[in-house]
Amino acid sequence: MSYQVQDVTAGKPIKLWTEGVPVEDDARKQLMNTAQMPFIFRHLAVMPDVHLGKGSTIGSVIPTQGAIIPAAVGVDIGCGMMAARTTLTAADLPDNLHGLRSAIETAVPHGRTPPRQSRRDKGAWENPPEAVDAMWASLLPGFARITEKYPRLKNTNNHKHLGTLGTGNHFIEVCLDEADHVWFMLHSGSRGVGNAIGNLFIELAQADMRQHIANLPDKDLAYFEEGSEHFADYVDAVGWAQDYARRNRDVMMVNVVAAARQVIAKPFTADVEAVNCHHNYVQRETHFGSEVLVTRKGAVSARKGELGIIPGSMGARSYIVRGLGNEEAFCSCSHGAGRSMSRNEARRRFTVDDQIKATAHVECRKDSEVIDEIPMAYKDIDAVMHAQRELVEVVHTLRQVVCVKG
DNA sequence: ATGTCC
Repeated sequence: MSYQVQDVTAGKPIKLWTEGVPVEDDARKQLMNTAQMPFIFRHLAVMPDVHLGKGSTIGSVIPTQGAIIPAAVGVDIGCGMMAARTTLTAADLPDNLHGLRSAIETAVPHGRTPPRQSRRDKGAWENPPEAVDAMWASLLPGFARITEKYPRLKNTNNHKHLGTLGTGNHFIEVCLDEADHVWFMLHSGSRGVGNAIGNLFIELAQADMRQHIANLPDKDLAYFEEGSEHFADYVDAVGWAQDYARRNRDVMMVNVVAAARQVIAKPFTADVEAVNCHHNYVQRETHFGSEVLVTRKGAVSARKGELGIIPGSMGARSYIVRGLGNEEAFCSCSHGAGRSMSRNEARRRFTVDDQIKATAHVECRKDSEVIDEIPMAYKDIDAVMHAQRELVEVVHTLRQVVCVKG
């Protein structure tokens, strides 16, 4: 067995797949808070990229019965990864990759695309292409159902954010696998509208519980009880936002491939071994013979044979993995390497020169605004992969050659 | 992460 069990007074046990990886005391304390919630099913499962989050810990799997915690999913509902293997190899790429990066940056609006009309439109389409209109039309019936009851959600970037990257940690990469096959990989979520849905229901949960909220270990553990009106509405809205996030990644991948075709002479296809997985979401699943709501906050589903994506930091390796269906981990794995220091600490400790050296082999931004993404601010990905060897096996090892940061 | 009556 490659996991440790920590017993919690007046709570469910915590099972940690963190062998050889440091777990901060603040993250441990937060896990113990969550483990005390009476509706946790069996135990919490902790992934090796665990670190402190808002309300509950990033890199954890929170199975519940009869209740749901909206702040555990958080505001970037449906955030996740998509990767597609192409029929290209490294030799088909141009010698200078700057043109490929520019083509991708033009094809996909991102955080640094200038605001269109107001700052609120940052990173949005000015005029969404037809494929985005068609995708939005397929999402609209669900959105109309939600906004009929929660009209304030209409006033969000929804249609104009579909197929756009966002900012911060969201990125698009061109990678090479162990056989020099070219892959496209991207990381994004449900953008403005998912954020608004997350925030709305986090507020509603706290308002619904205002009489008892002082009894919770943390106000961000406020929950909806199954059978209540807001529980049903949240399950509906969070599921819709997760669909939006998945389709957001689908649209971007199509546009990344189209951009690449503009600068790569050789014809190619890109749907070989496509993977599209959430790592910030909740859904109903069956575990140990019972129906359970499984919240994965910075964790990926890893049922037996299921493909997933574990990205390393900028300049480190990333992995396409196959689930081993480890039931004790509720069939899950980590969603990345995990930070080893805060963004602020990384900015204090490293310089632009350090970032240039650490990303010498990658065509990417190397300015002061991305120092917090420097590889040294992340845990050792080899240790993280070793700690979860009973959760997933590696199918492909990818190294980045181009990285577009939002 | 997003949006900006913080």
